[in-house]
Amino acid sequence: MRMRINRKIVPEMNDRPLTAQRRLILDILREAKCHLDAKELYQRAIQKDQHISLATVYRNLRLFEEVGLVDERRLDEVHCYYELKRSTEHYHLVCRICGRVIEFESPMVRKLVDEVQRNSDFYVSKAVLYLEGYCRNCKGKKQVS
Amino acid sequence: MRMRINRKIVPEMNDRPLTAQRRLILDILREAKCHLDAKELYQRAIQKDQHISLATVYRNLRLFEEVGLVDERRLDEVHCYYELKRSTEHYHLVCRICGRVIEFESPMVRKLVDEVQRNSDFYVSKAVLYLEGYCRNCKGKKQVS
DNA sequence: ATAGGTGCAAATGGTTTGCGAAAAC
DNA sequence: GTTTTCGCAAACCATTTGCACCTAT
Repeated sequence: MRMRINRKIVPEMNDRPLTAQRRLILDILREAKCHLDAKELYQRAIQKDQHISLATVYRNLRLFEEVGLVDERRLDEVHCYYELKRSTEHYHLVCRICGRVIEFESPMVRKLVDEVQRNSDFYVSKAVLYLEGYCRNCKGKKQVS
Repeated sequence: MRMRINRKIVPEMNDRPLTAQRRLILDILREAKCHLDAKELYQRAIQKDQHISLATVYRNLRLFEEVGLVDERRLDEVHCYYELKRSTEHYHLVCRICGRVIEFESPMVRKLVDEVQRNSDFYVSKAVLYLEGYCRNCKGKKQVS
């Protein structure tokens, strides 16, 4: 009952074949403008392939992350969100009230990393950065606690 | 069988009492030079109070975080680490091989946040930042994959 | 008496894994 | 035939929660 589509060995994927499931997951990530968590990705996938399993989604997301095709981000302390890696690094700004996510990039991040590398004798391979706050619309609603 | 110690209402804690368990947890965090995860904190706590429960540890860590006494950091994608909040913000640099953690601070972070606030019309209340890489000793051991 | 904290055990929920079947070569 | 992937269900594990009891006021 599994999907049968010719697989091609893909060098970008550590010489692992591009199976139908993998192609489907990548397609969904490509279509999605935003980051998806594994469950939502699975929900969308199952509409095209009724037999794909959540385990396959997780396994392949992990693979994609390892080979550098996909970025995994933790935007809300609970689950991870996945998105296709792009040419320019970007980071996220999340509103604590409405959940709105804004992407931003800044050369400052590179500068910061360089500075830290110089001062610490570390080679920095990954910078995890996200900002939390209140967006334009929700600034006023900040709970007084 | 519970620990009985006079509780005092502590304004710093949202007018919640400083129970024996809370005092114990704070003491352990104070003694510990480094960040602890909940389980390790619990292991240390149980040596002083054989009946304290892991749930209490979690509940109070959450409370401490809410009132701003403690910082919660996710340093390894799996669990959270807790440490007493200090006067100056600092961030962490974690070695992917040996797990060594180096703390650093940089005015660059504040600059970055200011820049993002200006450009996005967001009020930024929290910056989550950590860097991953290879420390002096492990630089050479980077797996060739 | 009331309100809130605690201990215990069970539940939660995102993610991982063991295993047998299926695919590709 | 061998190797890898997949689907399914079960396991995992950090964290949370329901509930009865206890403590301080």
